[in-house]
Amino acid sequence: MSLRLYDTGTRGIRDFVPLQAGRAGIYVCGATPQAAPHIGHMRSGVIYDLVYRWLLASGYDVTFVRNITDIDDKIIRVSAETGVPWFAVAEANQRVFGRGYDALGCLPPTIEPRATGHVPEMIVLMRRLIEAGHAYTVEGDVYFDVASWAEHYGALSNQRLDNMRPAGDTPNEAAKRDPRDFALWKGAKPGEPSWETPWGSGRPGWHLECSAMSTKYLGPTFDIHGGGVDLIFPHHENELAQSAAAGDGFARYWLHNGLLTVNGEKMSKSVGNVVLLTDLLDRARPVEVRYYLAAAHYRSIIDYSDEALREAAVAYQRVEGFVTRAVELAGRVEPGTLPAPFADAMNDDLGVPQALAVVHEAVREGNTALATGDKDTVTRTLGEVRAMLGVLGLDPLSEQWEGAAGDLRDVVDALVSVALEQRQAARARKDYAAADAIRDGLTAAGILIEDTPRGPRWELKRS
RNA sequence: GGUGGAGUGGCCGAGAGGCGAGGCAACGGCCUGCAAAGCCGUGUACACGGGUUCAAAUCCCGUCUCCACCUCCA
Repeated sequence: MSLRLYDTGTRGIRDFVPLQAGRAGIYVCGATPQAAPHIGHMRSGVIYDLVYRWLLASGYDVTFVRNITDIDDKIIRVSAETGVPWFAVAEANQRVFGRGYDALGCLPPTIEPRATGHVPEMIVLMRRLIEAGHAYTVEGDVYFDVASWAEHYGALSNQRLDNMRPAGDTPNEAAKRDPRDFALWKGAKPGEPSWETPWGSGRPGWHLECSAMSTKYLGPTFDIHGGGVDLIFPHHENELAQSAAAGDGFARYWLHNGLLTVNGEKMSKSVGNVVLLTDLLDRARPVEVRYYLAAAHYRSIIDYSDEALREAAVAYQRVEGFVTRAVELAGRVEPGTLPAPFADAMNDDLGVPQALAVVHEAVREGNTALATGDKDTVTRTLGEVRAMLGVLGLDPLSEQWEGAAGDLRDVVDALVSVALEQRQAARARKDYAAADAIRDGLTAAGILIEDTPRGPRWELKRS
């Protein structure tokens, strides 16, 4: 089976056939860095990282573009409220986003373009639209003329122009030809950042940058465009309108991830239920947070709770525990081949839940082999599990996650070994009170002891 | 009003006509000096009411509830 994806544009599952054989281009709407990232942003980051990794694992030469919209109304507002320059607000928050993506093991995109670095490309696109009769200038603003594109406008979000409300994206509403026209470019206001254009100075509207940047790096027609479902309208609809009206083919597949809710409601500042990435990292290790965010299907809504996060962490620890114990028996087995059911699950519109079921089944087989000392089976299952976890960015032995215990591991091991020798001696003379006292002492220090057929072993206590 | 999605066992969370995804929790067992870890076993779950079918969580009709989007959004 080869990859099939749910395409919002056609509202159905389609075989993924890239524009060029062996290559895939994907553009994802990333952050508008006006504040620190919340878990919804990070879910999106992890989901498109999974898409990226699966395309890579499938042998594609992938160009992965994740943009940064580093100028918008909110950034300007934060700047005005705090007195911090707009570019410093964007830069500081962008760094926090970047650290968040890194912490969760997201591979760096091929390129992470910024809106403000692509004003020339935006000017070219606006000129094309004006010349084609799909955009007009008025009072220093540039608007997209939806009436000139009425046949197509609404195609992505499956809505009719008649049902749409006014855009309301400018103080100059009255100047528009149609209240549903949206701003490509906003004329300069006093005290706001601006860039020069043939139509006067100003700044980008919200949607123009994504059309300009996606086609710059991926071409006028490209494979996949992704983002949250909340972006379907107006953002993606408007991107599509701009680019298609200018004559570009634009995205061939539209992917949209489900949102993350808290107590059944979308996070928002007005409801006051925003959960930040830092809140999660207080409660679980980064790799566990990644498991949590990756485990549900990308199109389903997940409702955040501390309990759900904890369950995910324990589930991951089960897998991780197998890998650790398997290495102790079989050595550091390199990732092997992916089991076919795993690949089938991933190919079926990124069926991560089913793929994780395959992981857990392999872990169970491996654990059974571990109990009987069946080294061949342990070796095989460890290779399979590492390969599967690698695709998901969850391999405990990968560079990203290994060494999380830190440089002190050898020191702790030496110290614990001394205590364990004492305990083994006590057990040998059946002085269980002494043996248990040693174990209790280690437990209190955060060291868990397990007696195995091959002798005692220890682990750091989790959560 | 328009558009889209959802309701699955104590919990999380897949599936989309027949064979009980997977995980967490619980209970019983095996193993263990006792534990831990692991393994084995234990559940008559599909919002409600009808219908189609040999067979429905899955298809059809109707109803209820919830969520998202309809120009701030990931």
